[in-house]
Amino acid sequence: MSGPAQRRITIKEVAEAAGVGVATVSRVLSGGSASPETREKVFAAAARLDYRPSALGRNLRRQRTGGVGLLVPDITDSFYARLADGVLSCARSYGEPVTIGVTGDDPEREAELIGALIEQSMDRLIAVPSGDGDMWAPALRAGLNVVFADRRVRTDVPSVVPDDRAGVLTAVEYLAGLGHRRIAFLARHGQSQRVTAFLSAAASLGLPVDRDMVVHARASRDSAYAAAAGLLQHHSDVTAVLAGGNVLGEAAVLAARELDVRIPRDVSLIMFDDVPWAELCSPPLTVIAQPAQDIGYRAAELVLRQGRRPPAVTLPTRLVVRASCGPRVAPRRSS
Amino acid sequence: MSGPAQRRITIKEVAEAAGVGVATVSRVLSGGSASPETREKVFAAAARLDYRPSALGRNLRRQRTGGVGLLVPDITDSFYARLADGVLSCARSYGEPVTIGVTGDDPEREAELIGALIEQSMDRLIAVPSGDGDMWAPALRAGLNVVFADRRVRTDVPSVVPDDRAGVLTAVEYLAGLGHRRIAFLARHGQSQRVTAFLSAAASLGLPVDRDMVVHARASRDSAYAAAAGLLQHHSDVTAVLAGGNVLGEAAVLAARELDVRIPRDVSLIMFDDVPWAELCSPPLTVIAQPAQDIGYRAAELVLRQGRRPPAVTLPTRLVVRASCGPRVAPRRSS
DNA sequence: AATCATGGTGGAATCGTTTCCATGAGTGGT
DNA sequence: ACCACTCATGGAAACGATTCCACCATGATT
Repeated sequence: MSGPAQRRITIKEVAEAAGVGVATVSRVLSGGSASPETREKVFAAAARLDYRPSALGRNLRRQRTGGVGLLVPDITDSFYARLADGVLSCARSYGEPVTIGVTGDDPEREAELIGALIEQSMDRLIAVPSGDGDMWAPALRAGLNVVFADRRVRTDVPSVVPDDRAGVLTAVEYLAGLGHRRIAFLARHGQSQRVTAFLSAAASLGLPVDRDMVVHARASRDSAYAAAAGLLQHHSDVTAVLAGGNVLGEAAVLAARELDVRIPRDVSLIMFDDVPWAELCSPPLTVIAQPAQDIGYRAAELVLRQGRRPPAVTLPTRLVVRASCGPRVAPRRSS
Repeated sequence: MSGPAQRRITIKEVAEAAGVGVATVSRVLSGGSASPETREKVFAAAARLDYRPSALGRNLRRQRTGGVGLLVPDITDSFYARLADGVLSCARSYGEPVTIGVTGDDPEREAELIGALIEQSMDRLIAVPSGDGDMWAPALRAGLNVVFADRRVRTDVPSVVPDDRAGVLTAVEYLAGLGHRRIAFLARHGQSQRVTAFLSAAASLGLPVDRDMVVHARASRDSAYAAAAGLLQHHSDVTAVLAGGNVLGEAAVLAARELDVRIPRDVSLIMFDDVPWAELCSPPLTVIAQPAQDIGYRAAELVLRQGRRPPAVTLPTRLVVRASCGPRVAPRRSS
């Protein structure tokens, strides 16, 4: 089983072994000035004892915890997993550990997790915010260094987000170019950015803008499926749908199969977020690819780099056309 | 921008505000005994000042960091993401933060991350181990409380793993039942458990066991694709393949498409790990489902619960038949 | 030769908490 | 009336690092 759990060795013992004072050891090990010979003695002693400075002691003294917190709605969602991978990758190059929490898109849980984080004296946080911007006031006041990723809910907090407006516009233009006029947007709650982009894109292309062409779902798979099925059933006039995320897209193809709506013959589908299975799907899905990993990486850079912080960075999306969109045919018959 | 970053209030100030000593505050807040009236005063003061005890101070004194570390090969892989979700979910119910690191299946990076973790005074760790068991000796000696997940590389460390043996056996039996005799196993390096299970299953069913019926790949998508393509190209006699994980499975269907090998007409495919896209795939994939989330949850339970720790728990897998397996036909012609 | 500047060095304070121990008050038994 | 015992309480010591500051030796300057 576990060994005798030897006590961890402290700076004091290193000092003793090297025949110097603790202050000197600390100075040498953090790159301060010292005579070459003491430096040598200290390094030798530290190496011989396999000394690892305790982050606890350091942080307590320094009044700040290294490391960054990361809050995502659902680590199981490929998009957030890739985003997390990006921040992990950046944080690793800074040698900073990252503590992760999943909010389930629930503002209450989010607040809870923020509390836990500041209890750990974490002073840097990357978050995909769930609620509206107001609930962040206390955290900000507590001195937390926040960067938003994927969603921008406050203008006074740096954020890195995909270019929703351009992405939506590209998608809608593409569909309109194929002759579609009744295009629906399957959105997750909170995607107001994309919804307004969708409405204005439709308007600018002379398409009929109709408030109930946008259908909302909560973040869960079940809710997404219900919304997709509802859309496909009750709006037999729509000939194309734009899904606001990969779980919405998945729900849409599942619902379409169940309802015997063929893609792309009966309706065309574009999904936000390129995931590995989009190509494996039948039919392969045309998508708006988002740089999820970059978003995470850049957000981590923003929060880890001390310097000036640009208020917002927007990363481009890209249309990847596969086989889920076709020319508009006659509207489906009402079911 | 960020506020004046008000200094965090300490136990000392609470003590002063409540008119008691710090020891009393600490005792009351951690549920120790105290007279009802002092208790009341302390709670009132703490609430009024919005006091949050510093985890740093506590942990330094207690000589142990709350929270658990989690090491996975790749958070982007659905299986590990679900596993992580399981530990996150369990840790949340204990109120413990979890610090995550991705090893990329590289023992060197793994060792690095372990070092960083013990520098943080983390004493509890859940790991999907990358290398062999030997490299864990130092960590164990350092008093680290380790639980392995998904892979068992040492018998002296508690671990929770899927039932590889039964899963492989079920798959091979199912394929054999369809008439297949030349069955290949597409494995990731390190899946020795499954490889031996595969060989013994083949033997017990009277199938020809042939060492080069198992093909190895590294963890990357590219390596997986190369291995899958190589298998499909050079072994025209195999009529069924078992993929050891979801990225191997994905690679197999991609390679099959590229090489114009039809599934299941030309070769049958079973994939380890049920992922959402398995159903969306064309054809829908027959899989061996693994309880990824449960694995994570149970591992977290093991590491968080103080009590006795069973040396190993094995979780059942389940065959989910969809449409990627068919009866054996004449072997494909050599390409 | 006396003084000043310089630069290496170590003692001690500090960070915020828990916990040991001493103290004092109150109670019940003899 | 005294002792023994319980119980609430607060002062102070730890935990392991960083960092201020005082100290000393050495070399340079007047």
